[in-house]
Amino acid sequence: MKQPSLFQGFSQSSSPIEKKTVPTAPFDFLAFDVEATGRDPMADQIVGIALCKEKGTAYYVPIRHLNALNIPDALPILRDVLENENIAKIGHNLKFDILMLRQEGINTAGKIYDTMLASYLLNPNKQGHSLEDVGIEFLNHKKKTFKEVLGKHETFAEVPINEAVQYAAEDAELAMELKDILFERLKIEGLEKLYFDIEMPLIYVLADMQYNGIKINSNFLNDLSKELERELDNLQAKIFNLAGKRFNINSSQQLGRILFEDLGLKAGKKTKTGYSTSVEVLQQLAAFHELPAEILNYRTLYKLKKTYIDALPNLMNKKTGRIHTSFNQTVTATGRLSSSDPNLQNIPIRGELGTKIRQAFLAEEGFTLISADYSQIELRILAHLSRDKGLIDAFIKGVDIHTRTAAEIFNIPADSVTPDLRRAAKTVNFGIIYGISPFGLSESLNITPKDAGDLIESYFARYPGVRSFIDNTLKEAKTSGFVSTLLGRKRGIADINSSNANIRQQTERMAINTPIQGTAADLIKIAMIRIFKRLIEEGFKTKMILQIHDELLFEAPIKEVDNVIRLIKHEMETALELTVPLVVDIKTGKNWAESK
DNA sequence: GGCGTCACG
DNA sequence: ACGTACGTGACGCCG
Repeated sequence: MKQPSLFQGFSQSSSPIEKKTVPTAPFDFLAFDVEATGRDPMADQIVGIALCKEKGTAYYVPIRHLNALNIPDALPILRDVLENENIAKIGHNLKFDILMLRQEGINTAGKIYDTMLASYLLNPNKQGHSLEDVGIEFLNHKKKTFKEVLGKHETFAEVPINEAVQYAAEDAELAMELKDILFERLKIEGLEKLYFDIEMPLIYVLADMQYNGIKINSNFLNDLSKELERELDNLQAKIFNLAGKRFNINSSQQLGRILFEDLGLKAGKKTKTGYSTSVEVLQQLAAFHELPAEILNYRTLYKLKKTYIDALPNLMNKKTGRIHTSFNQTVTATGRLSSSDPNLQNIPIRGELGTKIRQAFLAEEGFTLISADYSQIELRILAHLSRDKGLIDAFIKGVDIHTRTAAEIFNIPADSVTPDLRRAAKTVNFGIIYGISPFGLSESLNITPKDAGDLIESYFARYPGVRSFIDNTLKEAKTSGFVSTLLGRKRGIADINSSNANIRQQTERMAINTPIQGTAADLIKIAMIRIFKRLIEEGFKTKMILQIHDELLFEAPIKEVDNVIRLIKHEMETALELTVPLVVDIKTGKNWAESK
C-alpha cells in the first residue's frame, strides 16, 4: 500500500522543543552520553558528559565529580552545540540524555540517531538493548559494564576520574561506531522510515510527556489507605475465623493447603508449584464455602492498596510534586510502549475503588484533563488488514460491532441479540485478535472446546476474509520467519516451524496478534507526533501527559479545551487512512475518573 | 530470581 | 497427548 502522505506534517530535521537557528555547524555529527548520579532523569543530577565527533577520539567533561577537577562552566558552552539543529546527535537511549539536559535548561535539538532504538527495531524480541549488549552483538566490542565501573561507589560522581573518563568516553565513541553499522542494517531491513519518521521523533514526544508528569492528590490517597487498612484488618480476622487458623493470606502455597487439605475443597487446576488459587479457581469454589470469596475480596483490596494507593504518593517528585512515569520505547515485542516506575498504563478503572483511584489523578488549577481514546481500534485494524467485507461494512455503517458479530455467529436478527449473546460475541472478537483456539475460547466462555470450535467455525463462515487473513499471515510467517505491521515494523517468529506443537501454536498466535497490536501501536505513535508538533507550532499550552495504548491523556488550559479537542480528534482519526473510519471518543473532567 | 497472581489495554 | 488465549509491570512469597 502506497502512503505518500503518511508522514507528512513531521520531519525530524528539527527539534520540536525549541526553535533556534545557527547558521553553520563546525561538524555534522556528535555522539554524546550523559553520566548522572542515578537512572531517574527527573530526580538525579548530571555528573559529566562524554563527547565524540569522529571515531578514534572521544572526550569526557566532568561537571560534578567528587575529587576531580570539574569544569562546571562546560554546560553553557556545550549548549551551543547541543541545541544546534544542524548537528545530528547520536546516542544510546537519548530520551534519558535529553531529559537530563533539560534539567539544566538545555533543549537538545537536531536530527537524532538513537542506537538503542535501532537495535530494538532490528530485533524487538531481544530482552534488553543496553549499550554493552548492542556493542557485543554488532561490533563484538566488549566493554566494562556500568555496574563494574561503579563497583562499591554510591554514584558515578565518586568513581575515580581516570576510570570515569575511560568508561564514559568509550560509550560515546561506541555509539558513534554503532550508528553506521546499525543504520546500514535498518536500510537493508526496510526499517529506515519507521526509524526516522516515527521512533526518532517520538523520543522528543515521550521525553516531554515524562517531563510534564501528572498531578495526584496524595492526601486523598493517604486517607483512602487508612480506610482500607481497617477494612483489611476486618477481612483478615474473618478469613482466619473461616479457616480455623492464622496463616499468611498472601502465600498461595499456604492458602492452597488450607483450601484443599484442611477444608477438603476439590482442587481443580494445578500450577508448576502446586494448587492453583487463581481468581477463576476461587470463583468456582465460592459455591461450596464462604472462605474463597473473602480471599478474593482481600486480594483485590490488598493489591489496589499496595500497588497504587500506598505506592503513588511516595513516587511523587520532590521538585514538581507530580508523578513522572518512564515510557519505555524498546521493551515490547509488538511495538507498543510500556510504562514503569510507576506503571501508569495499568491504573485501576473497574469497580468503585478503581473510580476512587482515578479520582486522585488531577488537572492543575485552571486546567482540565482531556482523554481521547480510539474506539475498537484493533478490530478496525483487523477489518483493514483482512479486507473482510462484512467487518468493513459494519464499521462503515457504524453499528455496534459485538452485536453485529453476535447476530452473525448465532444467526439471528440484530435486535434479538441479548446482553449474554453480545458478551459471548465480544469474547469471540477478542479471541480472534489473540489468535483464537477452541480451548482458549472455551475457557473464557465456560463452554466445551467442541462448542467453542463450532462458534469459531461460524465466525469464519460469516467473516471469510478474516480466515484468509489468518491463513495468509501464517503462510508468510512460515516462509519468511517474521511478521510485520502496516508500517513495516517486523517481529521475528523463528519458532513458528517448531516440531513442538505447543511452541508452534503459541508462535502462531503471536504471529496473528502482532500485526494487529503492532499496527495499532504504529497508528497512535503517528498521532502523538503530529499532535505534539501542532500543539507547539500553534502555541497551545496543552500538554500531552499519558499514553495508554489506545488512549491519550492531555492537560489543557480551560480556555483551550474546545480548540484542542478538535485538533486531537482530527489528528488521531486521520493518522492513517484505512478502509474503515477511525473513531475517537473524547471525555473531559477535573480528574481521570470524570474524564472517562 | 523465578513463580503466581492480578492491575491495565 | 499435550497445554494455550495477545501484550505489559508490580507485588509478595519462597528457596
